[in-house]
Amino acid sequence: MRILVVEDEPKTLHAIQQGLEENLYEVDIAYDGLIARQLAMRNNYSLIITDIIMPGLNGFVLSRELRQSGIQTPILMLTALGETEDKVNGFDSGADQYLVKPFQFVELLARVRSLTKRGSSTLMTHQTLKFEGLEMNLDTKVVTRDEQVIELTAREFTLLEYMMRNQGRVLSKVQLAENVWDIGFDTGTNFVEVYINYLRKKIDKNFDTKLIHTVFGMGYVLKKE
Amino acid sequence: MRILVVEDEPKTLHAIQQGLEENLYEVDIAYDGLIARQLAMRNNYSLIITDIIMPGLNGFVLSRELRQSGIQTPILMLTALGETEDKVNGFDSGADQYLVKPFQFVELLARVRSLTKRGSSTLMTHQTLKFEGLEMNLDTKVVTRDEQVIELTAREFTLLEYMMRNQGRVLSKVQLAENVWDIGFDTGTNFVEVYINYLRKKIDKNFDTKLIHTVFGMGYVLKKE
DNA sequence: CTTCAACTACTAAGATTCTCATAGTTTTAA
DNA sequence: TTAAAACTATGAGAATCTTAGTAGTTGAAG
Repeated sequence: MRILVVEDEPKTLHAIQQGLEENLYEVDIAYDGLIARQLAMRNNYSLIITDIIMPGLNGFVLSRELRQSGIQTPILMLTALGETEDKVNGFDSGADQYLVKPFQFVELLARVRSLTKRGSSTLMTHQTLKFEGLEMNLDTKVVTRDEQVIELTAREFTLLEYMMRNQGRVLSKVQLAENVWDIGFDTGTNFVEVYINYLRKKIDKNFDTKLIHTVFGMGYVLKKE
Repeated sequence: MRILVVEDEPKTLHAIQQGLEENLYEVDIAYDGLIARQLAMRNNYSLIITDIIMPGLNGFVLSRELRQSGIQTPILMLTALGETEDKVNGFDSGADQYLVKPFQFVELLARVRSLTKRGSSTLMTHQTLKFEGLEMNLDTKVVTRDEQVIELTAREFTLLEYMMRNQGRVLSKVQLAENVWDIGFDTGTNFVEVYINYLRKKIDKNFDTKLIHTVFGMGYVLKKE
């Protein structure tokens, strides 16, 4: 099982290489996109792991060119948080999966395993949560409402994700504190309210139908009207 | 098994009450220190859980007065992060344990169980890490070097704790990132270095012997000289 | 001994998270 | 119906966390 890793940051590159080798994969490395392309065209890799921002040839272009050359090798693209615009573009380039940095190595391994399994390689597993025009891509961390990209911070994302997974259910503040903040219970401050407020500004403010509703004395719900 | 809970914040109070009752404890409550004192003197509680900042009579005074009246009931004191000075005082007041807010309810339960066990009630289980005049109290989160109190942020505390637990061992940046930040590996930024720098300013700067050492190309160690 | 590359220290700025105080809203009860 | 109590919204600010850039250090190679 041979994997090509493309990454210009030497330490990251070697960390990935070492980790993969410890897990008994054969690893080739490339510091830039041009060399990566040559290698990928010549060899028969089971998987290509590539960064987006690189000298020579960026991950998107690399990905696209390989696909155009008829190379079907699964591609796992590494992206940094905050490169949101880029991410959206990325999906057209033929990458099979995304992984947002920073990540746990086990997470990378899991993706590698799933992508190198025969048959599942063409499965584009973009796990998303959807609700009334609101869409969360859990792989790329991109959130949109009616195609419009919404920038969320990490905490806001986690909060919205929890509400999406429990859409229609009234969630108490204690429940939210426990599941989003990992905080036992009421600290005396109103941080949940504050964050609900943040979310509303980003998700509901510029739209006619509001999705986040207050249930007085009970908590909050994500629902249509 | 009867417990007295003293807390002026109604929601927190009721959360604790409810949680304890669900776990089959009998619970009395008090909104302020004066009432708490009366109750505590009259009844024979297995445990008193009290906040520090309260109207009427604060947790320290309450604790001290009860002890002076010969009441030996174990006391679990709830404190908010950042009340460091107070915490140090607290130990003289006769409280048996501290719990820093915010906390998980299971943690509270664990303390309650341990304090209500006969025999262990007088056990002051102040778990501390020590190394060359440096002392970390894991219950109160108070850090001192040569008796001098050092204020650390949550992240700094976690980092120092990890280094204390691995004193003498060289810890790579990847290792620190994994264990302190829960980040898989190198993100390309130098946050570990920055935090080592923060720690050094607080822990080593004003002292002759330095405890944090750099091992070039390897990482950092906590050791004497 | 010098030079270079790799690594680390330090500073500063920016983003995020959380707290606090105040204003507004809803419910309850007189 | 009105007042009080309980609950929620919101703005502002402080603390913390993170990134980025530059300066400084170390070790290795010539």
